[in-house]
Amino acid sequence: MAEPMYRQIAEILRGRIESGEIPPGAQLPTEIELMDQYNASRNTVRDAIKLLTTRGLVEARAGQGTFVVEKINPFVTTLTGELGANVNESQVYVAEILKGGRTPTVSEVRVEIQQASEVVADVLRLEPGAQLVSRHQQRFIDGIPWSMQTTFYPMSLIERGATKLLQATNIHPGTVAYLGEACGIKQVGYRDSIAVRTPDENEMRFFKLPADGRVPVFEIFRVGYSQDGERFRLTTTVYPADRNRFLIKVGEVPPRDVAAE
Amino acid sequence: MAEPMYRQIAEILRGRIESGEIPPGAQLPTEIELMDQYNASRNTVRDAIKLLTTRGLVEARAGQGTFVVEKINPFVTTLTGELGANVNESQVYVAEILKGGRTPTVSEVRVEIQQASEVVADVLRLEPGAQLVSRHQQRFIDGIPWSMQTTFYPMSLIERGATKLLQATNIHPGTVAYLGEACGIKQVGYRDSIAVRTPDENEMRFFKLPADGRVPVFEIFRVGYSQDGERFRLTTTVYPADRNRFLIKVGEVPPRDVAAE
DNA sequence: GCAAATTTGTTCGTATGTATT
DNA sequence: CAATACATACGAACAAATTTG
Repeated sequence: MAEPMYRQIAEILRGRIESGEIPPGAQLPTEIELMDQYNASRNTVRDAIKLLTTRGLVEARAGQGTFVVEKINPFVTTLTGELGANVNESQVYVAEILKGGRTPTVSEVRVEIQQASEVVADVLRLEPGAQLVSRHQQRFIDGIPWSMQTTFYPMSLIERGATKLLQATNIHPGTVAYLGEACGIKQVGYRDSIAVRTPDENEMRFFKLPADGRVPVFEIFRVGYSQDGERFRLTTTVYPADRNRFLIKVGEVPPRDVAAE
Repeated sequence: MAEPMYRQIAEILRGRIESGEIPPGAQLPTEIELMDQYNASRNTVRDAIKLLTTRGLVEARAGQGTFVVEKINPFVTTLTGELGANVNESQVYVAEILKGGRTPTVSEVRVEIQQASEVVADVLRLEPGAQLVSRHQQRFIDGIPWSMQTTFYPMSLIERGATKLLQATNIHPGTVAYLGEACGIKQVGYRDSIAVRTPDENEMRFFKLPADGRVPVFEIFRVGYSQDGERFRLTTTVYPADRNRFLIKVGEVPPRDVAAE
């Protein structure tokens, strides 16, 4: 009796799922049936199911039953892309998605003028409270919420001529290219920082994530560097961890063909 | 009454935590106290706390109380490193860690001969069931379990002269460099694939993760390519998501100084 | 080192609400 | 509307872990 009963039941069910006895998409026995099968109270059975839910193995639907979750064919994003001022990051990912036979869409751009928070000011080497332009966009693949992105630009870029940053529309052919034209800033490099955390309320709502916060999100910070070594933008993108994967290519890498690994 | 009571209580507690009223490391009111404060049964209070636990906000310790979790100063790993056969990936990360004033240690190497699973065979372009050498190692920082790594090499590399791959010790100055010497394979590129998933039992034990699986792990697949475009290794590394972060540098990026962002 | 007090963990029973078919 | 299945909520008892005296 080392292990509490609800964990034993969870383990047995996990075995039945992983062995394929209860395949993805199939319904588990109802709580009443499990009470009989394992001679436990309904609360204990529910504790077992909750454990499997937190682990992402099953999903309960009120009025229907509890079902084994089906693996999602993940969206793949390549983080080591082209640098040049001539390429739009948006275009790169759009091309990548279209290649996979999926359809990307994006929301309108929401532009705001903000004071730099401590974190943003620190990353962009500004005074806390410095004026910023933030451009926010939501992105979908096949209608499924895919990512939320916000880019912060120092207000000084506007003064240096990049007035279109204030436009609440997409900037063609790309914001990075536009900055090159408008004020001579060329992106010669960027640094990404990848972490995983639990979603906030906003993100849970947008991505339709379960309220218990069991699905984490990727948070990727991208800092862009100009030819002068200046940090001219900070882009933060959030992706739900249950349907995204990232690729990094270093050196000479043959093109990816199928859905390798 | 749109929101159930246990969520309302959880929301209130979240507010008290995020406002700083209950700072990181501090103890929440006991379950009995919360019963009084919010006029709910103990089970309802416990449901509220469970929600915050799944979200990673608090942590309950039997016999002590429930505490606000303290943020961990994360380990940072750079994924875009040096390629050359002259550099050991292990050395790179060791240097990076030492620079942060931390102490890395590694376990012995466990060497096994295995048949390629379907996934591994697919990635390395081998027949399923082909013979493989797997080299497994566990790594720690300041004594904390940090990552588990397994690298798979096609057995053909042994026949081509890389017999040291069978040695159950670290290969100096590095396995990639050794493959260059022993059979002329130079790594000209690699591809990483990053995903997040729930840990298996092994990983939960090694990383001392909570049994409910609320802390996910990063899983990074790295495929190495030789000068002939051959996929000569597959390295899979698993890191707990609650104490790791990854960096990617593209183009010209100034060196990182402090603990930026 | 032991015993008591405190606090969370597990398990049961029961009742009622809500979502779906 | 009825039946089914999960969701919420209360009460109660005992177990296990930890701290304190």
